[in-house]
Amino acid sequence: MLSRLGAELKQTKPFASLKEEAALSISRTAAVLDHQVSQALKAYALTPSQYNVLRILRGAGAEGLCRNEVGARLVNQVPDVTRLLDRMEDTGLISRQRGSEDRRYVTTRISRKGLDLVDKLDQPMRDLLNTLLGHVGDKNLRAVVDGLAAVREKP
Amino acid sequence: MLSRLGAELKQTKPFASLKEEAALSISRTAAVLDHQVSQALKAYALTPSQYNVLRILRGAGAEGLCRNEVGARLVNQVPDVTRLLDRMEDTGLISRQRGSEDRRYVTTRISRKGLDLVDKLDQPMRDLLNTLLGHVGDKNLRAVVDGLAAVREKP
DNA sequence: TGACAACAAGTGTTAAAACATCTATTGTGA
DNA sequence: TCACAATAGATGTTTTAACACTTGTTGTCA
Repeated sequence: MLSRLGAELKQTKPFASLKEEAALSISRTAAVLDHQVSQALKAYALTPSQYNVLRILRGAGAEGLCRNEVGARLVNQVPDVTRLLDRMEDTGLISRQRGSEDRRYVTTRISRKGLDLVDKLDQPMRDLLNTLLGHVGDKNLRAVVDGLAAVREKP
Repeated sequence: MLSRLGAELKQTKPFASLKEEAALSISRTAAVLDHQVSQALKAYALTPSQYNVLRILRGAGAEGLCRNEVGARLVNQVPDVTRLLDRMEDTGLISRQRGSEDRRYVTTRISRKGLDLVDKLDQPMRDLLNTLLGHVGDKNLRAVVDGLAAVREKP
């Protein structure tokens, strides 16, 4: 019998191993979810990474965070935080300020406009999550969360 | 107490919901795994999608598949299969042939070179999966696979 | 039978990802 | 104290992703 994912991909042969099936399941599921989120954010001219930055900076408050700290907290690492922040500064969602005591640092803060936007998005994103995951029981979700934490655990 | 993912992201507040934690866990785990796979394939000048195409076409055998069929079987959908195949044809991994009875279809087949390459990659990719997932028990992997299938299940 | 919908594939364009390299600033130890 | 490593960030370049649009071919039905 073919697995569910195997059927989705019209596979004729079963997976070579459970590890392979797990890796592909994870990748595919993430792509499906990320795409839905990305589509939803498009109406607000935001990418998922930009939305992530807004939430990080909202959490950081008035002190803001330096570039590397923002990058470290991103759910999905991006190899070019500078220009990600450049674009957000261009659209007025954040502001940046070169440090005065240590001039290497640049503090990034969320702007009024950015704060309003991310606040406004809370409810729609909650609704989207309910649409995407509402049919999955908590027990299942917990199993996924714990299982994936084990996957990311360094061996 | 903060969740494991929350700690990874240096979060100061717990997740707003289990759904949110699940969505971010899925996205992050996939990104981590995909990055490792991508790095491993770089030594062979392949992207993950290209590797996926090679496996799909190996499975299809001598009959090959048309462009849309290849696209439908990709683990991660790409919105430009034509140019993905263009590049692979340029590097000699596949060949394409316009259909003779229905001239709309273009049959894509794996080449000798592509077949040799994908065969050669079987063992290294198995090894990589063991490195990435070897520390996770089968029970956990099964829970992840089943839980993610439930997530992808349309409500 | 011929107008048109449906389908398969290809093309043009813009923005973003990925990677390497570079500049500026600060910390450190001989 | 001064050469140099380490750190923070920025920049240059190439390759893809993403989306909309176009072309060519076949099916269908008035």
